[in-house]
Amino acid sequence: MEINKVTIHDIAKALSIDSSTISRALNDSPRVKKKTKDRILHKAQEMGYQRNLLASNLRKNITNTIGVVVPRISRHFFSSVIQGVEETAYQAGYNVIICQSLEQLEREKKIIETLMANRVDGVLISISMETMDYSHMEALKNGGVPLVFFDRHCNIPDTNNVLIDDFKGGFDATQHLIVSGCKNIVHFSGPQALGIYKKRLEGYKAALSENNLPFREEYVISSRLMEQDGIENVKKIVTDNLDFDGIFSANDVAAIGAIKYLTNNNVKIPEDVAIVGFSNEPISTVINPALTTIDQPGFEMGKTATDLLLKYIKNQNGIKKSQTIIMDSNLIERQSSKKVRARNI
Amino acid sequence: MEINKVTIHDIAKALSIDSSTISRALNDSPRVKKKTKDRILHKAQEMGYQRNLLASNLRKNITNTIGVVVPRISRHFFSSVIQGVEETAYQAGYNVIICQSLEQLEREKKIIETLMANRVDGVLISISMETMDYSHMEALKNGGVPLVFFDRHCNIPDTNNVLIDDFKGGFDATQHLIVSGCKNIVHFSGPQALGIYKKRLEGYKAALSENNLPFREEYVISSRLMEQDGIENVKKIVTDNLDFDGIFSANDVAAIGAIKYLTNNNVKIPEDVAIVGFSNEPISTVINPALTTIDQPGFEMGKTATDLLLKYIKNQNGIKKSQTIIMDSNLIERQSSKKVRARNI
DNA sequence: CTGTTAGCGCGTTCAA
DNA sequence: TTGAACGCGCTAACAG
Repeated sequence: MEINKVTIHDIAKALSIDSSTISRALNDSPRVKKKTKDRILHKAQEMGYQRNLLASNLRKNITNTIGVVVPRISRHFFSSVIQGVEETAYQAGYNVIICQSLEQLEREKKIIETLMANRVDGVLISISMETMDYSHMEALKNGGVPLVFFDRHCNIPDTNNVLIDDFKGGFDATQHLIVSGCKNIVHFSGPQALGIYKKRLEGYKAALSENNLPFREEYVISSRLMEQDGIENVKKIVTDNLDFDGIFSANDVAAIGAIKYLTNNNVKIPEDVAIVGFSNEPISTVINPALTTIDQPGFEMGKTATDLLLKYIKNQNGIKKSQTIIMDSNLIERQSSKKVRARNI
Repeated sequence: MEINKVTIHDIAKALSIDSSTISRALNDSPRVKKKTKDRILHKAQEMGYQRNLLASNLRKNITNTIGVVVPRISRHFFSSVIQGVEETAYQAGYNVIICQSLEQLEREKKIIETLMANRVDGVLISISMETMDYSHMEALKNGGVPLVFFDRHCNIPDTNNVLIDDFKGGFDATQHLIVSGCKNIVHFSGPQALGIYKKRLEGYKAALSENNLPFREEYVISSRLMEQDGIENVKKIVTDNLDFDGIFSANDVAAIGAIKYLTNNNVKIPEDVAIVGFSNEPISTVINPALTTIDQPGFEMGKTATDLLLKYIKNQNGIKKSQTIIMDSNLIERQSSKKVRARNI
């Protein structure tokens, strides 16, 4: 019931050995005789000693901890990234602090501040949709904290990024819809301040152009890509009587909203409207097995980003000042997507 | 580019004021003249001072941080709990460390160890499916760390818990199926070492009994309730030619697996097989709007559990040694569940 | 209101 | 191989 207050000094006193030796023993230093070490470790165990990492980290000026900041942990893509981060970090002896910005800039700033105050050794981040001012990122850089962006990155010079090829993804998605017979493809886009959404839109445009299809402003709808946005978006184009037979959604959540709305209104997918979304969310295939996705390899991105970050933290030689890694993201056709839309055959 | 090394002493030197005054000013103590405080804050900003929480916490022997341990952050129930925890904690000036055990006892133990080493002020936890030895929980208690279990709790004396009425939930779920016309109800259960699954099973039995329906061992299938388990479970009873018209799943994930399998095999839900699952997962209603759920109020549980924990941390008077709070969890019928199964009318 | 002094618990010099 | 002493950065106690 009593608060644990056993320190190395308590062990030292109990054993009539100096605390510095206790410290060395607990850190498995080779400079302590095996016999003494055993005695100390045994006694520590017996007294219920718990190392105080605060003190240890303060002294060493290193925390062996990295922070990872995502918009929402509940989004499958992000939680799979976190999985990859944890696996790689733990293996390397690092702890991970998970933080979610909830897409709010204010929270993101606060998080960065807290991480810095807690002296994390490095930070992995995918920025919020509200993030357009990068002062907190600059603060991190100025603080000398190694930093790696993944997926949603910042437009600032000399940064490390782990990304997918968003232009190609947008192109592939659109191309797939076109090949499936779609001629009027709506694009659900995100905030243009985020490079990933800009690139996906560019890919969309390029695919249209390559297939001699017109680009029409009214076929691009920007939103924050929440499920409700997907619902509203599709509701709007339906009530506007916009002629459409395909949707390329910049994420899966909005695509799910669209599927939900369309299904409730007896629109068949993919027969009436084909849909492609960026995602690595297995659940979306349950909702509608016809949902083709541009697969974002979250787990691998997490591992890759962490590897990169750890290199910078350990200041390993031979690494560049800054670098960007582009990962593969393949278009995955699901089960029923073979049933190409009838009216276009 | 240089690592931030500005300390209160640097500010003190720059201003020819003692560092203790700097400290007081930065903590907004009323015992510093407004004028001086402004000068200090300004200078701190200018020099890019970043408080070192490690040192501060070490000195104060308080971290203003609570740890929350869940099996998986990607499970909607748990991430909604975390939402509630964060909201309440932040409001009270506390930080939150999120940890996931991934249902592994070893990881859970390691996490508790790390949290203790980092001197968190308290811990909220929902234990893993593997957790049957409670030594790490005892260690926490012995360390004097306030502890609150939510949902998946431990069978040890004098603990604080925030739970739902699992017996009632199991009863209601089964009763609902019976009222809908089901006579042969399968129950997907979890590890019986966890009280919640035991209680849900008891509720199931009680409802059967009250309706003069037989309890049959072969209608209860225990698993770890992953999506794949749901698939395997239902596959097994189908190939076994077990006669069933209803499923009560102890969680939503397994229910989703079952829905997936059944739908792929042209079994109509709820017309052929009605399903009820414990859940607060909105996505499940998208997958099949007919899925009735026993709603687990994750967000509220998170808030309640945090409130309770903070009371213990602050050692507020008038609180009991230990207590258990039972929260309401209502059965929620979805859209199409009104279409009661035809063949039973 | 501000300065002085003394640690929080640990790890790392430098001696012995 | 071990001990003595110092300091990481900060805050609390006591003066003044």
